[in-house]
Amino acid sequence: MAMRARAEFPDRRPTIRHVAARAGVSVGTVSNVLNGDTPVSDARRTAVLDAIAALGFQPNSVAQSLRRRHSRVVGLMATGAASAYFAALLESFEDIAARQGYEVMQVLSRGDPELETRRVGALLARQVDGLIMVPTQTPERSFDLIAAAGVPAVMIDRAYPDPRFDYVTMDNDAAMRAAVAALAAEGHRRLLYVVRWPGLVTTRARIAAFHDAAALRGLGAGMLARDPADDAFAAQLACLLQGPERPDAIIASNSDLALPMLAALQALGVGVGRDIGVLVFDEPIWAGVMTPPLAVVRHPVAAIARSAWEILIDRMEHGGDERRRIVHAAEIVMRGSARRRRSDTGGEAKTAT
Amino acid sequence: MAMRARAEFPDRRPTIRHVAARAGVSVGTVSNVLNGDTPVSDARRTAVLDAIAALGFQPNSVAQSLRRRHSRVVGLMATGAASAYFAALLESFEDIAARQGYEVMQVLSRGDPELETRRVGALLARQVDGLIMVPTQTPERSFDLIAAAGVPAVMIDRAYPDPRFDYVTMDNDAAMRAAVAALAAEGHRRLLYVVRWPGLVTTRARIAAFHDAAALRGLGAGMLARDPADDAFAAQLACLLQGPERPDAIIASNSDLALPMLAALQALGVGVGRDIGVLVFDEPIWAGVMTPPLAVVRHPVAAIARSAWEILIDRMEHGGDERRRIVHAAEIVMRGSARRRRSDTGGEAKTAT
DNA sequence: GGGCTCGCTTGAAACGGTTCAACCATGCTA
DNA sequence: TAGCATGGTTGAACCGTTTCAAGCGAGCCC
Repeated sequence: MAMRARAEFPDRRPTIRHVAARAGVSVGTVSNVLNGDTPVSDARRTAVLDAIAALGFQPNSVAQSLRRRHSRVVGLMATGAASAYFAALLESFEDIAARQGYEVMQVLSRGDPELETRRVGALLARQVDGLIMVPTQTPERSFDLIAAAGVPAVMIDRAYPDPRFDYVTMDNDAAMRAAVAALAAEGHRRLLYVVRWPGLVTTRARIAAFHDAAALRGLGAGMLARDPADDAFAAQLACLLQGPERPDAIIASNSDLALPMLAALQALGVGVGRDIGVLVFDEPIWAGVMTPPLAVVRHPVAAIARSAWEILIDRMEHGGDERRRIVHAAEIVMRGSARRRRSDTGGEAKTAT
Repeated sequence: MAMRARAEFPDRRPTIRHVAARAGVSVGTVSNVLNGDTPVSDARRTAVLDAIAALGFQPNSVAQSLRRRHSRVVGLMATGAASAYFAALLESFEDIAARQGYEVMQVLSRGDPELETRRVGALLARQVDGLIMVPTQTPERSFDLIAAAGVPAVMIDRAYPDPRFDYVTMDNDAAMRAAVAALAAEGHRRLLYVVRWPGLVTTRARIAAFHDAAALRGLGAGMLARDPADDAFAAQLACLLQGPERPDAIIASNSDLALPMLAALQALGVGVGRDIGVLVFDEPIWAGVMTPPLAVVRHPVAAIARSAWEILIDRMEHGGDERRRIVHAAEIVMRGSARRRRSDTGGEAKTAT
């Protein structure tokens, strides 16, 4: 049958006109049976349906998009796909979108604002109906583009204060305070916060909360901001760990950072959960299999994806106009890596922030 | 300026006709300066360019696609995004595609053939120029759809013998033989192969190679095929490990399986790299931070992505016609988890298959 | 029987670009 | 001076849909 169609319309897929011709009706009628709004007599309807089946006709969505003036494609702009966090995000979106008849087009900025505006431009040119985006550190030009095109957009994860868009993020301030509290409860007195991108708004909020919470409790608070891929990283970490103000617990700002950091610790012969406590932001899938298991502050990624989609679909389909700002709570999962002594490796304790 | 454009064309982005009017030329001329094929006088060219800048005009790609009869969008059909393997794949593709002016539209089948054909249909309706796909176990209907549409496609990872498409995969047979050899060299005598999806072509190749290689060396070869999310999994694993033919090394068929398996082992109190050797297919990012570090057979994902793209672009742009089949070698990375005795946790040995 | 409504059908005009035949000055050649 | 190639320019047709005004026949009411 497929062969049949190819033979009849060499090198071209059948169009609505072929269907109309074969069914002996006008193109308008075919469109009507396809879209089911205007009534069509049963005789013609079945004739059309038969022709469609015989030809293997499938409507061309790009023509539809052009005429209908919307594409049912949403753009997803992330900074990278490899991290477990973004992969989970993409997966959530693809699922929800597919169920509602949308396609998702994913593009990556790799954290580069210039690349970001280029890729956003491409998405806009493709007439996406909406945009979900994890902004880079300086997203102004991209924001202007989006606003000029008048495309609904919701920003996730990093909330820059821009009144033109919706935001859904996690509560970084509360999460960090809870993290500090949990560590303090465990008996840790001197904390070190290791961060990869100190300039990110999310990170800035965490840094502020970290120092504030530590001060409130009279804990020591140090910080190391450095690319772990950098050679100097391990050296600086070693230096801090052997210095006079030796920290007894480390908070890592995300799971991508955690991996090289743990490697460095291992190379230094510093035992996690024995010589030092470790708590990391995000929940990498491998957190549970480590020995000792890794304590984490669990990023509410599924909830964020769901809220972002809800807001976007509302704006796309009903054109809501007030801007929303949603904040989800993270959850501290205490495990062996953050304990004061090596004692246990087992059970976990949870605390909602 | 953005505001300006919005005001002049309320609720509508500027089109090529607006540009033409403003520059005092015909639409054909605007198109010519945009596409640079036909010569345009300098005076008009700058007039057009000025108008474009003033209006913030950007060509509508869906109109372009309709007229040009190609979209410069490629579809990427995977079975899931969460696994490190697919995330890496997506990231590689997005990078290469963006550089060459393509957009990628990703859809997920979740391993379900029915969902796969629906999603492939959506991609085809959107007039993708090409398709890169990790097929499900029974992809026939999807294959027919793709072939009928006449869209170039390259299948990766799982090579079903279908002459209509190109394939790029890893050499599962050689990889498994090398794995068995490496384990044997380490002194292991009874091997257990734990697999999640025994029906996959890739897995079938591995299973055959596993039994064959073990037999050739006179090693014991057992197999456990079971969903690790299933309760029975841990019980069956325990049973095998305590039985009379107690294996002294396990090969896990992929990293998603490895995680729950390691957890089960831990719960059983069986020490990895001490009581039992473990080697896993794929290289999860966390392989290095485990104690002991995880021995893996490294999946050549970047190489696969690159080859697949090369083939696809060739077919899309030059319409090559002979089908190709590319096989990349995996690499065994020996580490502590697969050692016979707990001895070392450090250095790694590599063996190309 | 005339006028209406009602259900169905049609054909043409968009949508926003690209492409191409035709045209128009020039300047060059014979 | 006619003939002709050449560089620029234009306008209309086209891509494959949807949408909508207009038409049409049948049935109904007065």
